[in-house]
Amino acid sequence: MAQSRVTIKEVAAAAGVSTTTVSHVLNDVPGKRISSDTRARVFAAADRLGYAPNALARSLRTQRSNTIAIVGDEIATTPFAGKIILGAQDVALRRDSVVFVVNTGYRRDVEAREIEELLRRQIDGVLYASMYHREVELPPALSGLPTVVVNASCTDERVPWVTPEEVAGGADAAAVLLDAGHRRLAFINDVDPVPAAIGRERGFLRAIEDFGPGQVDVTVLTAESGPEGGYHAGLQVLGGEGRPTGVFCFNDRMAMGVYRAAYELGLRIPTDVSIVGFDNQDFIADGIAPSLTTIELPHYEMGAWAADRLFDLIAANAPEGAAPHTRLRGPVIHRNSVAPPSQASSPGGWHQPADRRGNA
Amino acid sequence: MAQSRVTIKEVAAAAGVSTTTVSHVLNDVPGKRISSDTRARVFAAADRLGYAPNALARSLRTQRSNTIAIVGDEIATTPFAGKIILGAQDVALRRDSVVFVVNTGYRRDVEAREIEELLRRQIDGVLYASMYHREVELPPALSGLPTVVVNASCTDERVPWVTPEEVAGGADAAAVLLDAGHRRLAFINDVDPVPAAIGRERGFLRAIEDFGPGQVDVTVLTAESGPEGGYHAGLQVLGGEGRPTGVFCFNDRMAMGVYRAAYELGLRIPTDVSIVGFDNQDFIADGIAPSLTTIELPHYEMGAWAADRLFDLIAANAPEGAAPHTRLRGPVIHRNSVAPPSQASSPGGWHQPADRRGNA
DNA sequence: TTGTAAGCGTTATCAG
DNA sequence: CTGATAACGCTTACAA
Repeated sequence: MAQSRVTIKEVAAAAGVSTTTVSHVLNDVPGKRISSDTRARVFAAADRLGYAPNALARSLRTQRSNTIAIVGDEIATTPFAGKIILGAQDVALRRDSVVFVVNTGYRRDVEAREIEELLRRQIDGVLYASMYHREVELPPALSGLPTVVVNASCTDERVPWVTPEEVAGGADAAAVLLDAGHRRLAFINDVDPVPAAIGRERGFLRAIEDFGPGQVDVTVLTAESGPEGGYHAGLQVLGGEGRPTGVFCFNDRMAMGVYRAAYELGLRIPTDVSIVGFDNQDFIADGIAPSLTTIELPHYEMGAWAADRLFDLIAANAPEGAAPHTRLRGPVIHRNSVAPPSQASSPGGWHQPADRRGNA
Repeated sequence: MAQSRVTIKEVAAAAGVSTTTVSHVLNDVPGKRISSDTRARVFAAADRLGYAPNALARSLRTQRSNTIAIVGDEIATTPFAGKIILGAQDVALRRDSVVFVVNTGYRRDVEAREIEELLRRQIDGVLYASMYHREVELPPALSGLPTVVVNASCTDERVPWVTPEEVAGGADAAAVLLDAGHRRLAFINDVDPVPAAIGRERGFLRAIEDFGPGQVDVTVLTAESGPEGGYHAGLQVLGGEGRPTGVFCFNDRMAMGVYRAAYELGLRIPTDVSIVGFDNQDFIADGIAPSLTTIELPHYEMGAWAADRLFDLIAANAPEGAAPHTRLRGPVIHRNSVAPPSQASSPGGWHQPADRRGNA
């Protein structure tokens, strides 16, 4: 009941000045010279009454709501989305702003309805987020409103966007394996030719090439991007002769499947085969055994970067120059799935495949 | 730039009536009789101009913002939180409301700052969410504001809350195993005596008791609530004589560890041992092999229930009667980790433990 | 150095 | 049936 009760009028009365003066001192309006005496009285009164300006009234007057929204296709349903929100929220708070969150579930009608509601509330801008790295098209309702795209690029070249630096990520994965001494590598990529798949493969192969021509054996194969896909690809790539000693997986979930394949083939990780994942997905990368070395996706950073850029946009009412597009690099998370290739990693040294045990 | 541009004034002018009339017809104010002619003219004008009322102005006048907030300790960083948000958002949209999301990260200062910002914006109410089932104390700043606690109970008996129905969940888990024919069971519980641990154990044991005294062998042991804890407990409980044929795990992550233990002991799931998890955690329950039979937590439903209750509270300015507290039951998700106990599940039928293979 | 008054875009009261 | 007018709580020319 007792919400933002006390108003500027009451403060003014208590301090024995006009509301104008209260506004001036509380907002520290430049160019206004106010006696330190009244200034003190105002502060005292405001303090004593526990005054907090009504943001709606202020926004109505100033045409700035100090409110942004993050709208995404699955912004509330994926494990990564939370970190984008967090990054955005942290910078928003620094600007005394607060953030609406809208999950559209890929339904354009819901999206339209929600954006409508947001616009009525005079939000200052929007962070348009995608669950996975792709190219998005902004809904028409957003045109004219400061907008930054997160974890995706945008068909409209004028709007700023930020994505992970996939190529560098792929290169980092290669480096981890190469540094550990591996020379027979495989990359189990996503069958879908999404930007992440394309970028990671390019980076991975380029790093190998840069390492020295003919130095490294590399196989690239593709599969569905889940544990099941990883499992089958793992069976395939690890089951044959001249199997790789280091495997880079498109994501941690596929790596999970490769783990299973390795176990069933009687191969130990990392002794017999080293694995590198991608995403650093909670509960997976740190939950499977051995814990997975992987490349983290910079979700928090993307959220923060995008929010910063958004506030810039909001402040400078005019879009100045070309929209900045950025790719952020995630760190390598070193865990226990990578080791130097073992001496005995020739076929003769293999363990008995697990699925043969019963028949032995 | 072209935001919520057109105002009620312009509509009035276009329709040749006063703003009052426009407001009356657009809001369908009861008790006002307006000729269907002007009514039509107003609608037409509003339509043609694409008029959408400014929510801030309206809120300022009506003292209702049609805006709620969901503030939680880790509302943005856990895989479940998203579903709470989703449930809340869906019912909010039905009330033309939109939701702020605030993640406090357990920091009371951040919480206070954010709530301050929210109150200034005249939010109508708050969903106070916890990441895990516990008892929370509301921050003082929230007193007086309609509030519903989600996924936790509350020290203040006057505030409504909703939690999962842990006891029923435990009983459901027992039923799954019992129905499949298992008579030697184990429950690997969380060492922390949190409400979830207490409730699930009670339900599990009660169901077993109800099944018939002396009918079922049951062991309860505890461990850290992650994969590592599950692994060690799994080794312990599955490694000895008279091992259980059905294991219920406090959560899916622990079940993950038990899977690993089973594999290392040469036990197949579900042939040699059946496993039931809890949480139905994305990417785990459906990602491990075999996929895990588990009890789902009703996060979406809790979010939706809480939001519904919140809007009730907001509408009925006075708290009527005792605050309703509810426990919601999650469904059993049947997958592939449960089967009838095999005939040959005596020690003699075991496979060679995997960790002995190397020495064989 | 401070105050008056207009205005942000609505809705509510009351009169015509 | 319809329309002035005040008010919601604040900021900001402009005056004093």
